[in-house]
Amino acid sequence: MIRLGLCCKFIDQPIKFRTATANYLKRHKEKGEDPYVYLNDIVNNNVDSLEKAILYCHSIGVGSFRIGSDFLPISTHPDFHYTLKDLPDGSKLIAKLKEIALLAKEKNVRLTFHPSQFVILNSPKDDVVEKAIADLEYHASIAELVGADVINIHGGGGYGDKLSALARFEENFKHLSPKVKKRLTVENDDKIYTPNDLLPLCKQLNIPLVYDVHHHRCLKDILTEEQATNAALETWNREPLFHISSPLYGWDSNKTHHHHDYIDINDFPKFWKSIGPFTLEVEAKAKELAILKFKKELSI
DNA sequence: AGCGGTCAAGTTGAT
DNA sequence: ATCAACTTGACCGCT
Repeated sequence: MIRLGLCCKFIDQPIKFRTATANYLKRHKEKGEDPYVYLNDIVNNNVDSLEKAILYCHSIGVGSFRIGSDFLPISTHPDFHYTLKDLPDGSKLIAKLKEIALLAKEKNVRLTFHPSQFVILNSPKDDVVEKAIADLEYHASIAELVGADVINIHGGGGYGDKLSALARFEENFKHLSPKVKKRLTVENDDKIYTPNDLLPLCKQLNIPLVYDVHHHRCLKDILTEEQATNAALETWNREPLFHISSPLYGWDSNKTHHHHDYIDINDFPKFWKSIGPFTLEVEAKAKELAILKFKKELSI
């Protein structure tokens, strides 16, 4: 049994998540307007959209939804940082998110997060790490409310010495709150950290590996796809989570990491059909259209 | 309505 | 040196 996951947004469905820029908020504020009133509108919209997203995913047999990092836009920006309770509708929004957690549970839609590329826990720069921690804590506060069990990040930079960079990841992990720690996962990327690089970190910290088979094909290591899959499965103390995508220009191109609008069924590792229940996030630009086509071709 | 310029942030590698 | 890529183009402001 494979639970398919939709990432962040929709192509055809009228479900929109809004965002804001710090520059606009600044100009807004200079005109004497309250930026938090503006943000309040956006967050109200996003909370409503999350409910619609869960209901829609459930209606098409998609069992997981990744919430975009701009769910509360600008919330960790130095000039405008805020949390839900700082917004005019704060209490209402918190109550609504708790209802959404129950809805997701009832509809069996798993919720996840994937913080942005700027969240780097292993940087040699203290300020970068501090910002990463703040961002992870922001994600965890929403995750706690809506019942999301995954906050997935990459290993970070290599800095010419991956071993000491990973040691820094381990050290900085200690500074995270329990609510981040119990949700944090790491994913192999297409440039620096392979599954084989990350497995020792996962074992050391007791955190799961999100196995991205596309990235593994872009950046290989000594592990076969079967070995990486099995090793990743062992790191999970809950339903495992994997990623799939297809290369935009094909596997012969020199730019294999670009994502295609759809999933080529041949990119799905056949042996994944016979492993236990897991979540498979589909990273395809055509979103729900791609997932519907993929689901049909997989006959699940 | 359509379009061009802009957007907070880190790191890497292609050009 | 510049810039695209990454989980994601969306948004404002002008015509």
